[in-house]
Amino acid sequence: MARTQGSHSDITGPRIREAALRLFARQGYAAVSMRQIAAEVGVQAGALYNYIPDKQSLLFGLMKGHLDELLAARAAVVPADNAVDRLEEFTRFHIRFHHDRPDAVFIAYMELRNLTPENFARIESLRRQYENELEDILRQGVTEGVFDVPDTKVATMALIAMLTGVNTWFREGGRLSLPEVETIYWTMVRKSVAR
Amino acid sequence: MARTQGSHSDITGPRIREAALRLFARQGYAAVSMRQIAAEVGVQAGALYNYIPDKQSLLFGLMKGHLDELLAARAAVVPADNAVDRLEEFTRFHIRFHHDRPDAVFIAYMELRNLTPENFARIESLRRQYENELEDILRQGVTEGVFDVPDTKVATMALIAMLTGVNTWFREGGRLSLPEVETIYWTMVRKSVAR
DNA sequence: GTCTATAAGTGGATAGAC
DNA sequence: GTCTATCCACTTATAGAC
Repeated sequence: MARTQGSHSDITGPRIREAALRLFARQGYAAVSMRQIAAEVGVQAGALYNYIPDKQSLLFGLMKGHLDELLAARAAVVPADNAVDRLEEFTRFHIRFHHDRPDAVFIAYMELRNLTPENFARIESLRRQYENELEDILRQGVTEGVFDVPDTKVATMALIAMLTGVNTWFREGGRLSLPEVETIYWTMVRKSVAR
Repeated sequence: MARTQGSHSDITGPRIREAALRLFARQGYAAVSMRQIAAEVGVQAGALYNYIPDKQSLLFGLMKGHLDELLAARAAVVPADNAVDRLEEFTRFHIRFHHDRPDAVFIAYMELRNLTPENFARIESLRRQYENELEDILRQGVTEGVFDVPDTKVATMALIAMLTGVNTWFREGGRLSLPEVETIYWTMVRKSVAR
């Protein structure tokens, strides 16, 4: 990956972010050095500081980018008119979206404690926006009389944790395909909130 | 916490483990220095090496101790004779046990990547033993005809993730008591596997 | 069993040359 | 925009005094 001198402003920035994402996910933020990120990109450590003010901003940028992308993807969805269909769409979306970016998901959950308090608050606010859509779906279902949920806030946390857990065990090429896994989880989600 | 010289072999060992558990959970293994642990205990960094060979062994010992305790607690339970009661007992046990030791649970999930491959394999084997009991309960329920589960392996991972998630949001003194939370989760678990 | 001192190396971040 | 060189604080772990 070693390069000789030269200017590459338009490609080095994204490459720094990609390298940091991969390394932070595999080794953890605290265990990764700026020199290691630079080596992956093919520059010297000093060059990183043309793109980021410090290591903390690099971490925050990765987490914020991930959550912005998540919320943008939700904003692009046209909601079904009934709660059951909305919940199925949300379930399958969550599994697929998180499956497609395991490194970003891992970092967004594991490195929260390495954020400054201000950055932590901003990330948590974005995450809460996402969770609120699921709670909204559950409340709609209760109002429609198609769901029976003891507590919509608790059910939201329970379902999000269940769905995100797919990333901890699912591997491509195993016994089940991702659409099969989606269907199994949807069955369990549907029944858990059924009347 | 500063102390003057003296011998304290019988108390320093446990105090090192307690301090490391707390600090690793709050800041992460890689971000905590041996000096920091020593300062919490009230000794100099060099004294730690009378109790542990190195930092890695300290981490592994904490995780192994946690999982040994978990499996010992399960071994002490007399199983009910029907799958529904067994599953309710497992659900409430999991929530309570994990609630009682949030730092150990956090470390056991978050610091797996900081284990050497050999240590990682030993920890994963212990965790699988615990998960196997839940899958066994689900299979028993299917055999008895009281559960309808699309895939017992996937359902096991889904339910464990859901139950462990309680630790990420539940705080004592909030809107709900822990027994109330247990009951809400048991309702969702029961329905998700119901026939 | 704990201390002090130290070895040998790595950390994030900056300065100035090109 | 990237390089080399550097600052200095900090890292894990060990040696030997007490």
